[in-house]
Amino acid sequence: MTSILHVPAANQLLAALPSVERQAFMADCETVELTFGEVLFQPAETVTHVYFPLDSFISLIVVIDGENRLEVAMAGQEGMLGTSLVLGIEEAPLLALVQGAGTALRMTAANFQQRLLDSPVLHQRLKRYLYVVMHQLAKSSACNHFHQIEGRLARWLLMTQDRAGTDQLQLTHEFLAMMLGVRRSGVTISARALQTRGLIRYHRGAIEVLDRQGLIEASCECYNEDRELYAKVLSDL
Amino acid sequence: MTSILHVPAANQLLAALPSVERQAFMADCETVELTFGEVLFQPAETVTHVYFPLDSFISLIVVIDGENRLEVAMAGQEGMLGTSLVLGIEEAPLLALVQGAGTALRMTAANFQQRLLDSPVLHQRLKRYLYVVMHQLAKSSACNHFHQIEGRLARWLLMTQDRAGTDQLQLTHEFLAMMLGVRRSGVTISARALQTRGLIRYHRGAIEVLDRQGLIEASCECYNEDRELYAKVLSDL
DNA sequence: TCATCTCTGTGCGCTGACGAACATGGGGTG
DNA sequence: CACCCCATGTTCGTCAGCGCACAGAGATGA
Repeated sequence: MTSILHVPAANQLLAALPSVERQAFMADCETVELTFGEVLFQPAETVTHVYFPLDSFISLIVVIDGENRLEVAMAGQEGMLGTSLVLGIEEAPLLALVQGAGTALRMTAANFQQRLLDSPVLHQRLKRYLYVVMHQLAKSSACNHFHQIEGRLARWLLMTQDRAGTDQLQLTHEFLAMMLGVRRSGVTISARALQTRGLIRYHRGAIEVLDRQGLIEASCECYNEDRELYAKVLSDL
Repeated sequence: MTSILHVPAANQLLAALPSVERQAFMADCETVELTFGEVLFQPAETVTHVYFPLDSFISLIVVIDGENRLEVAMAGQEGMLGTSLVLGIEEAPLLALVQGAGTALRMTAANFQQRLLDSPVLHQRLKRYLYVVMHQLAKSSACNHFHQIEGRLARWLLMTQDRAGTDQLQLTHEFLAMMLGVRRSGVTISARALQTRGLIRYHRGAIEVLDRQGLIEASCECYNEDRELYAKVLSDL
């Protein structure tokens, strides 16, 4: 399917580094295959590796009251996993669940800490990324509180599409319900509404985005704001 | 009211520093009086100063859809304002509103950046604080989503009491409604319930905590979890 | 003392989402 | 081919919280 000269998707946090530093960094990484449903971090567990997704992506999930779950962030080729190590903390705060199978670059925590010391450019860039994540966390707190399911579902599908890099998403309503922290049948109702309007089409665990622009209009404004923030803080440098 | 030998409340982030560093740091600070309702940062505005509250405290608020508001964090003598500068970002992500009048130490952004370079101990401690805030942001996202008003109100009162250092809080239901992102009359109902159970007493803009332990039991578990996290990450060092 | 303003109490109908349950039907397995 | 599982469709009653509106009561100021 891919061309013979296929260049593996690059991680955006690393792509912008000066060539020398990037190659030094990547020399310390190994490439790993992540499978759907794999748990990379458990809350309060020690972080042994950081991950830079290439074509995989990972959900960061809060577990509350022992049963309720809510996705609060997502990391794909635009981000990384293990941000707490940027702050020098070796503990994972959240559940990290592989939501899109694929490859990622991985480095040990110790090597990563050393790389941060060696490369101010990298360090600076990752601090900016951390700022973006923090800001998004705060805003999505309000989004989850005030916005209703349909808009949040549309936003979530768009975010996933961006990271999966395809219109075809492998997702059940059940899974979406867990991500959004709502009932399964609540997702069904909203998904049907989006399908009726011709924005998506779905069938037994597969969702296809038909009208991306329409979906953006159906989503809450948070989607655009998130992208603008990322672009503003991480475009240059 | 205070004794002649009154020692001003110390800021916990600074209190644990080695004496030499602390004094050097504080020499660069000025003491400022913060008044209720004062806005220290507007979202997207440049951060000119960082603040270390002594007996004042500040709410960090997300404004969404131009009208809805939701408090996502609070900073008192246990924390600081202007955390984005710890990451080297000179932009404030959130609305910072003085919620408890009092004093704070203040330092210019430029001096602060220099101090971080000069004092690894300070830097390390502030990164730990940042980790706590991030973790709390993520969890309160779920709290705001799943927990109901009464538990959240109780939690909020406790957090405020901790930072105000008194049982007497100056708060209207209207204000509480804004913090929690709910209707004013929703707060009235929950507040009455807490009062009926003898946990608090209130009257026209003044709330008194009568039974702190009972209030903790009425609050969602998030209150205890927040405190434990702070203690775990910032107690030592 | 009176007028006014602010804070709180309370009522109404409404809606979004809940929890639980059952129906349907496509797909994969044996 | 038969079977079963699993994803989705749908319903029912319930509930928390909404938006709005108004009433009463304490505070404030003229």
